[in-house]
Amino acid sequence: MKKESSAPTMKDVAREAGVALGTVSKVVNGLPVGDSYRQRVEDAIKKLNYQVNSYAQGLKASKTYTVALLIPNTQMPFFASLAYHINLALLRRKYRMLLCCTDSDSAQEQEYVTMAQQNKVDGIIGLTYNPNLIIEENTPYVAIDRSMGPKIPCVASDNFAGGQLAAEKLAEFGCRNVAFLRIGSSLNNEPNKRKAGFENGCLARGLQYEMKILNDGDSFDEFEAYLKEHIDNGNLTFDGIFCVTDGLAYSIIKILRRLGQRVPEDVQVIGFDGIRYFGEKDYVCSTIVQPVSEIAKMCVELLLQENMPIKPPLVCLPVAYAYGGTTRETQTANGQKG
Amino acid sequence: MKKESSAPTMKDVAREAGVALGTVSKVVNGLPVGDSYRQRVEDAIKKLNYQVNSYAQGLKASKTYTVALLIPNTQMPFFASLAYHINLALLRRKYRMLLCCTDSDSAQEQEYVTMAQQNKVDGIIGLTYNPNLIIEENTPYVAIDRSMGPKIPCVASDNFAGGQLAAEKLAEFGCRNVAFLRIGSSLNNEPNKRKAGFENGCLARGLQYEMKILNDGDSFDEFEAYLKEHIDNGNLTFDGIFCVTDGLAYSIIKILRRLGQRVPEDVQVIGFDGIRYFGEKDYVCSTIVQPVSEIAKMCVELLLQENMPIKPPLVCLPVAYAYGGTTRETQTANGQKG
DNA sequence: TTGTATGCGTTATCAT
DNA sequence: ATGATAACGCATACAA
Repeated sequence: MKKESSAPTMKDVAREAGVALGTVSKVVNGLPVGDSYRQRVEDAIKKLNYQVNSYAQGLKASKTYTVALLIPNTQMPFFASLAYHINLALLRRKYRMLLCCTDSDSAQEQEYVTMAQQNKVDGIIGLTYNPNLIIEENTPYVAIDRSMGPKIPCVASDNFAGGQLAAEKLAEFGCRNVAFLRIGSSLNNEPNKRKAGFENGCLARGLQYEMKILNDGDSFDEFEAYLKEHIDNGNLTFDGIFCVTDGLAYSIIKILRRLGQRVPEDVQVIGFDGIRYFGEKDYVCSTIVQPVSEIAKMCVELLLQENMPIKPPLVCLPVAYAYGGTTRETQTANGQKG
Repeated sequence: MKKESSAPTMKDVAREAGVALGTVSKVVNGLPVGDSYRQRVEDAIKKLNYQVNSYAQGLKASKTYTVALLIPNTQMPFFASLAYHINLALLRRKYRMLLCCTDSDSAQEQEYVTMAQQNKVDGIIGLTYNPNLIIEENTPYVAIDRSMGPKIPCVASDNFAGGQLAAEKLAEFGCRNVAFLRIGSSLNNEPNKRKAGFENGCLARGLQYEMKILNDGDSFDEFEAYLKEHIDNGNLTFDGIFCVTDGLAYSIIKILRRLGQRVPEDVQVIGFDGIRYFGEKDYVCSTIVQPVSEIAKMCVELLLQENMPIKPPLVCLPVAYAYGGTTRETQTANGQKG
């Protein structure tokens, strides 16, 4: 009677099966072993309900089959969806996922990265905001939505194309005079390309456009004031608005309705992300959908792929437009208001 | 030149500081060490950027400072919020969190539990649906929303009180004739007490009530049919509806509006959970709010508390009502329709 | 007070 | 092909 509560070890299995320790290890790892031995070991394993201790494995191999995911939180739908799909993709590869919510805090982000660098996880997938995040050369790392340097792959949606697509759709649905609204990190990240893409699309389609860009701390009141300024005799001078995220679109639509504007009759709104209510019901608004599942798979692929000496610095995945009730699909003339 | 890429170990620190291995260990663990030695060790640690390998630690101590969270997914807002707050509570205790999304699949659930039982994690917090989930005696486990036996603590909202509260609020806001709508797991779990609480509340306040309960696979069309049956001359016979979750309430409200019923003018709706749009904006509907943060803290507390030989089998935490636009706070007469 | 030696569960390198 | 043994990084009981 030694350690009652603890799980059985290889030694226990070896004793039970009457074989040597090494033989058990071989069976467990699928190495060639005599059939009769293999049978006895497998029986013993089943009998004791043995399972390898992956931390002891990790100690030997400096491999833990664990990946850390750094995201701000799981409350916001886009991050929540990312967490879910990355978890799934890792599971398929037999990897576990350590969830690290950083609250977008630079210190937290660095702390988690440092933790991971000490052989505690096999790699990191990070959606971070710390502009000075220090990642050692030898730490497998894949970034989402922000490039962390030439040696670290970054995976993102094709944000530029998404911006273009938004402009095209608004044009296609009859808009003539549109606006781009943005709030959030002024960091140089991939989602910022939505603006450039939108501009590009507007120019290509001959759409008049304006931009209103707020900083992270700013109040939404500024958007309200901005929109008010653009109401003339009860009529909004815009007939289309592209919001940088569905979250912003949601707030903007509320403001518009408060200002007496009908969506989509008076003004059409397109968001970005592809957020659905409760993660599964309808889209919050007409939107440019990010391919979250594909992003997740690509991150995992790039992170765990061995023998890939040169990894792509930036991978952009295709987005798609989806109708969510805030656009006018039927292609009438341009929007008459009032 | 030995292993270039690997992280520094205690041995490296010892060599760098010119002390013995054990001394480094003591410094790291805050055990008494001579001041000059301590200084040298700390300098070396800083210089090498050393950090203990917690898996080697775990191998020694059979302790990994890791807890597994089993939930169906992170996409649905309630689960997402739970994951976030549990992660936070664990972090405060210096624990890491392994996220295990089970997709409500019994096999997955059992697999994760089995994994955890082999000294891979120090404990499990699980929101599961497998009625036959096997949890070994010695595995620290805390359940959410479903009792797993007398020896395993279960943490939940006070669902019964929440049901009562919903009835009281509807009565207070002038309802006379209400309905309870439910869909989902017919498992004997805590949220099922919402129904009993609601009934109890209706009886106490003299409210007429009806129940419509669907099974997990059923189509929402059945709710629509049910509601249609209860429309007489364009008037819904109910003036209040309590939905078992905010998710259901969201769908029901859509159906009601499609049927020409105004919410909350014609019929008031109360949901359950306290879901907000994008995790931070307004409530989806008037609702009974679950104290997610308190649930998370309680789970972690119960799981990690040492020297607590007898743990409470069921902990119910207080809920609160919140206005979300689908009730009529101003206490007019009972709802006139038409 | 500090250093040394052993073992945690596993894998890999040896002899056998 | 199989069995014994060392080593992974750390904590600790024990010797100095």
